[in-house]
Amino acid sequence: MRLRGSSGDVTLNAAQRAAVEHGSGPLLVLAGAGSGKTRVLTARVARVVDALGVSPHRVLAVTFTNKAAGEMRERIARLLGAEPRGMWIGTFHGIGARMLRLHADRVGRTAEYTIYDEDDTLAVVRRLMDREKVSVKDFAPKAIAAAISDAKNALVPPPEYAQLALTPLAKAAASVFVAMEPVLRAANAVSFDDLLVLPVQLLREHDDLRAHYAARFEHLLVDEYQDTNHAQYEFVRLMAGPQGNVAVVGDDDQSIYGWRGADVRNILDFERDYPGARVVRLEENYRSTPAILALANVVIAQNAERRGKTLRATRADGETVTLLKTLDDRDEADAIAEMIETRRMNLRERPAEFAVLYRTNAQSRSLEESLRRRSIPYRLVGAVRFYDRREVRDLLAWLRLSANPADDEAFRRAITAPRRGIGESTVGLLAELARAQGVALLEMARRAGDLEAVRPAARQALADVVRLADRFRASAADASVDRLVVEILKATGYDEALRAEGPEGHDRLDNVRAMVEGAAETVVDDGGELGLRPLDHFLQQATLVTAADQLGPDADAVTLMTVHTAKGLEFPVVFISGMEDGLFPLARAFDDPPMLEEERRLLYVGITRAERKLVLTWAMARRRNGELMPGILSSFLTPVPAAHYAAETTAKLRGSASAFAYSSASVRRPGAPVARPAAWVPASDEESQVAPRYVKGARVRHKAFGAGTILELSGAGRDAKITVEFDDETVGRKRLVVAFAGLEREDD
DNA sequence: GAACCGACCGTTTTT
DNA sequence: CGGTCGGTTC
Repeated sequence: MRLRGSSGDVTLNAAQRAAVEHGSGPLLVLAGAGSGKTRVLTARVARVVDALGVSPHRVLAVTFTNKAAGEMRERIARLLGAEPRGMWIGTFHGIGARMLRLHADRVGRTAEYTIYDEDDTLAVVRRLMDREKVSVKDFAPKAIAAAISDAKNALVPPPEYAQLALTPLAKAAASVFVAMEPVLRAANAVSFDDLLVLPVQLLREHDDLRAHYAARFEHLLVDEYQDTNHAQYEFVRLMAGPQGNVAVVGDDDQSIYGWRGADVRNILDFERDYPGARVVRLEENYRSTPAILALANVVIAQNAERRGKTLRATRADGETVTLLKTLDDRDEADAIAEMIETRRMNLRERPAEFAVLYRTNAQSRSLEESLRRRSIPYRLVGAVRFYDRREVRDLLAWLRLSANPADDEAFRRAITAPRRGIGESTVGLLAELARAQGVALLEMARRAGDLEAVRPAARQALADVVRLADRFRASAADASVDRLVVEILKATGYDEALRAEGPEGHDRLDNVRAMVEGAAETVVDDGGELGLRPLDHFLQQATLVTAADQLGPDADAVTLMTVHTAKGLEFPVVFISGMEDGLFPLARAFDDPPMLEEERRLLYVGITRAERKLVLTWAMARRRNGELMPGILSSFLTPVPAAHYAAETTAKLRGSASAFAYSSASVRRPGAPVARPAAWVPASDEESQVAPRYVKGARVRHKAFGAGTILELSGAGRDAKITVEFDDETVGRKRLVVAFAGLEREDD
């Protein structure tokens, strides 16, 4: 099959063609890694528009990242030979945000509402914990925020959640959750999750909207369907309406966001949810060599919960997969850097052809050091988002306050950028009064002019803030965003404050300049129909960009990132580092089979990123929290037959003392007390199967705290933690790491 | 009110 | 080891 477009001709295999040419009714495309699903998705959209004559206006395509959305838009434009005007292509969050702008009044907001990011939401949670008398000592604010987020993604409203709450944590979260909604509404703000929840609420509660959207969007397409959560699932169902022209593409083997509420059942149960659905499997892989695919298939075959699918290679054979055993994390990083260097020299591979993947962001540090030492250019994706930098957030706070005067979180931040003598006590007083009078902080600051309780100096400072905010708000109406940022820098004295900080402030000023440039490039692309200001677009984009979105084709550099952010990408040469039990898979997945399977899928995602060469590395010891911990090969790899890879060791490891001596003796910090044998909890899967030494209710003795009773156990192996209620009331309850606590059984 | 310092803490992945 | 939080000091 061919579609027009000078450079956009597409050839398809039989299965791909079946998916593209499927007419109306639900369609599920089970697309293995590298099987050309983006090609199918874009070709299908092009065909719907081109051959079936459907207006682009009637097509809705949802992706996981902004980058994927951008690519899809571009490829569709190429296939059609024209920009698909009126088509909605975006992420769930982006499309939700857009719907909310259009119908903000129905959820108690205005079109200029602010999207609170994770930090803003966490700050709200902290404040509400304080108000609701939930101690941050009993529950981590993050845990409360996560519980609320889970509830939202499951579409459980606050009152219902409060009723269902059984555990102490859930009860605490419920009181914060219930108090949170009015706070967000008053600030004309929504949380990240609300971008999914509120559109669903709109569709459920307003017949006219549901009818409108179901009628408008004749065709829906959803990418990465395996990663949808309940709210997203419901959104798709409601938008599709009764005709159900939904085409979803996904791969249950690549479902890696369960921890964020994604529900694999959405893809497993598609045919049940959309009766009469056509299912197409794409199993021909165009990306990787047979050796890489063979390993991927062996690894994923260990999972029980899957639809079952085997990737078939179409590429010719290539290099073998390497499994490299290293001494420690430094040796591992050095070996990777050296291999990159060697391949650059001998095979003329460019830095951009390499990616180094890892399970946790913390692993990037040693890799960066080794690459830098060898002057190999690299780019680190995702660790610190540009928009999370202090100086950028400070300026964003002023921009947000200009766009939405009710944004209390922005107010709290703006008044400190730069510092102007308004402290906690003043803001606390202001917040109390604002709540009593039912107004925003900025409005309360306006009224603070004649407040006796506020010190004259603070009163003056507040007046300054109000004056500045009013001025910026006026400018925001017509000035471009970059000009507004420059005005803010000057008028608030923030640039001067940064200059006064010395060399560090200089770096920050560079970032500020980059932000001004970025703001200058903000275009109101398809926002014309929404009648939004460039400022609102810029702010929304600033909070919705993600790590993967920052990836430009710009620099010729080695890419460093987590396996999660690598999803959807591909590289000629891929390293996956840290293949050890406790790290990949993470220790906390050991005793949780579904979690362990998700970890394995994550490894599968990592392996299938590689086009022609894959190197897996692991270290016999690794620094964790400053302490050297022994490691063993990941139990994901031990069942893999040796024929699937070439096992190698680094020169440094070969030159060192025997592995056993290294891992058992020199691992301890010099000078640290020699732990008793019992304290060294085995790290291996096998060894942790032995009967647990500690059980709930058992009596134990601690050197310093005395005797006590075990209340709770968590984690496994080296990460095992234990909560003990000590008899001595001045000691009370303690949470200890078993490996280091030096506990004894009292009856021993 | 804000800067500074030391103790502690905790460690996954991110739209 | 690195970042955050709480207390102390100016």
